[in-house]
Amino acid sequence: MDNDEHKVVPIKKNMEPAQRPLTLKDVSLASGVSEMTVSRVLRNRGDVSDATREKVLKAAKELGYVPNKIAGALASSRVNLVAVIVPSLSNMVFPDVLTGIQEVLDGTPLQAVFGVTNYSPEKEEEVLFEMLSWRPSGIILAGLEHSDASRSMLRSSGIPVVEIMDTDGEPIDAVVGISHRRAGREMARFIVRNGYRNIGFLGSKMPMDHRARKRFEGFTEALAKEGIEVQDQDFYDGGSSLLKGREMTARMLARTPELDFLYYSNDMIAAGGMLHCLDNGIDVPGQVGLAGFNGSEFLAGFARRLATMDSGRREIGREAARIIAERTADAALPPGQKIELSPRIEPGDTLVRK
Amino acid sequence: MDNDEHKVVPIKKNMEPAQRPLTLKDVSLASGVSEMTVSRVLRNRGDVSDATREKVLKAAKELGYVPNKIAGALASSRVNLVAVIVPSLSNMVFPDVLTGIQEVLDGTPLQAVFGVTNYSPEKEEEVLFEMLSWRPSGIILAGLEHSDASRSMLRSSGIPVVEIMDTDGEPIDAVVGISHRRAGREMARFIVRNGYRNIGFLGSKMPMDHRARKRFEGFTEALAKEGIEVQDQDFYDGGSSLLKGREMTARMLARTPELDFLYYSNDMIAAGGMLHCLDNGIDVPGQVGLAGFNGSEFLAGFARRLATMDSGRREIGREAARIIAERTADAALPPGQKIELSPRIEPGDTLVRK
DNA sequence: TTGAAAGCGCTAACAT
DNA sequence: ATGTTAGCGCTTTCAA
Repeated sequence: MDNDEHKVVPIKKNMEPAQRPLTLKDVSLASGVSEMTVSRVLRNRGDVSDATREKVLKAAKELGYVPNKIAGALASSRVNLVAVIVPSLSNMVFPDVLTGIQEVLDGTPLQAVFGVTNYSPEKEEEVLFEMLSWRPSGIILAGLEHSDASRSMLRSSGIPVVEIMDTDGEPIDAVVGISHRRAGREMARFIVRNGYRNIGFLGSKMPMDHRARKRFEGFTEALAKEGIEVQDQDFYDGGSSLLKGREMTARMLARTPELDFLYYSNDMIAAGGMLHCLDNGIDVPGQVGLAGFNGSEFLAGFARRLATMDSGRREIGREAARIIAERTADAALPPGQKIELSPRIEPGDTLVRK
Repeated sequence: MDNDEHKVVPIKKNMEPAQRPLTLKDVSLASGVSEMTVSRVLRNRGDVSDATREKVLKAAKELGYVPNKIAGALASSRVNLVAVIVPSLSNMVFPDVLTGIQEVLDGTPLQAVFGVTNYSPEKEEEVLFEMLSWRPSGIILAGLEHSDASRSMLRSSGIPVVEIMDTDGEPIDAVVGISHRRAGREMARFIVRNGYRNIGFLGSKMPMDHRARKRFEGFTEALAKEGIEVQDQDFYDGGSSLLKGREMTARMLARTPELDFLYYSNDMIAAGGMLHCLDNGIDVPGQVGLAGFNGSEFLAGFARRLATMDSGRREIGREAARIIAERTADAALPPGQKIELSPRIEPGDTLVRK
């Protein structure tokens, strides 16, 4: 849509005359109770008589008082915010992680705040700095690879840090995820065990995506042990899409017709590849076997069930949030937990030959 | 993945001994410059000699000082946060909106903070209260339907409020979106003009989703003008998926075989319906025409291009963010703008018969 | 160009 | 059960 086509209509609004926001004092005055007691009522703290409590709540409600957390946080040096930093939202995988985080935090006083890095370490550094400057109670961020500056900010932040998605590497504090190397290895073995020998790989450009790279490394490593080499490989820029998967698959099969298996770095492009094969009468898995990665829900909708591997995204979010919640509730808990989930192969209909 | 299978490994960490976070005073001491001047340097404010500036920056960097925005915000009563409240992240549509918002805010001092309501007005009220208590510079939230309490909080917040996605209703302040009634009407006319008469509708349960409801209302209204009634309709609970689209379509076509068109409330279930038809040898659009809604990118990956209507999600995010940014930069700007985008029908291959 | 004092709106800690 | 006092770490304002 071009800007030109927007229909822009100014509308007259009698907004309330941008009043000064209400403070505790206003509620105190309105209810005839000291600021301190008002504060107690509003936070359910300490002993307050029912009569006073009701007076205060009534006054607060009638005035429409909204507490100022900025002031509260400064005074109490407690900020019930959890910073969550992910590389992308358009990815299908991170929304699931965020959902898992929300589920757990909803049962606590903590509130998640999201930042997005677009897979850029510099941007990550900026977002991190910005978020740390709000003095959150904890940080959850994707991956184990960060700039030196980011690592040192995290280390000296004094708050629980949970790195998620990936366990292959040295965490700063706690880590929840899967081993992508192992995921790659296991998939390689499974593929070979099912009789495939001419294997192609399609993935996103590696420097951006460490987890895809590690899967690829584990994959080729396990193949090498069987004396097998990847016959062809192709890498794409930017986001994943069905269309890219389709096009890349067409190109690769044309270029290297002897391939009998294609391993993709995610379900979206894998599904595109599957559509290409099915639409072009390529026998799957008879002629070519296929596998993706992530265990995405949308795979359930296709005629053929694509082989994949569940990456436990939601569970990862839940566990990460649980760690933060526990450590926030009890500062005496030790740092440095590692939770490695076990991804499981879902063979679907595109891997095991009848 | 069950909890039982997690491999949990405690790891020893020599975290820095949870030091007191650094303050301006520390930088002041380290650089031999007053706190005030340090503050000036760190905010690029006022006149500071180059020599002092460098001393301060060096000290801040060496110490690893991260400013405390809580204190800064309290002192200046300025908070560079924009609260963004959406119903869902798993939806494909909201990540696009958020991306649009981020794109625009990235060029400003403003920072987006996201909250999710799961389509629940009560949850919206909670999230809104929580966010307003951080005194953000502006609010962007989806839809025009809110609880009375939410409306009154928004009205008295004294900050720019932009309601997005939908323009059919009375906005609190500014609004950016499309008219879903009009979208439904236009699609109805286009369908009828292309010769279809026996039309079915498949959508999400309405009480949750006002925009889907409005499209449906506009749709039936325009059909009625042509003397046509929707022949069959079905509504589902919960999230959208290819699989649901597939199953609902199968059921509806079995139940009402005379249908020659299916209008879906979104692209995901529409694509599922398309897959059902194609996989079962149903001639599209010869026997049944199909259309979805949203202009989703992933439609490009299918063999047949599904008819849809671009909802301008990203553009909506950009415009909303622009309004907040402008009004924040210049408080004198008037409130109450309405920006209505024009959705355009993308007929693809599933609507117009050859 | 730099510094000193006051205070943002709330809560911790200590009265009463 | 309620109130008083003294900050939290910064920025505003005014002075030098």
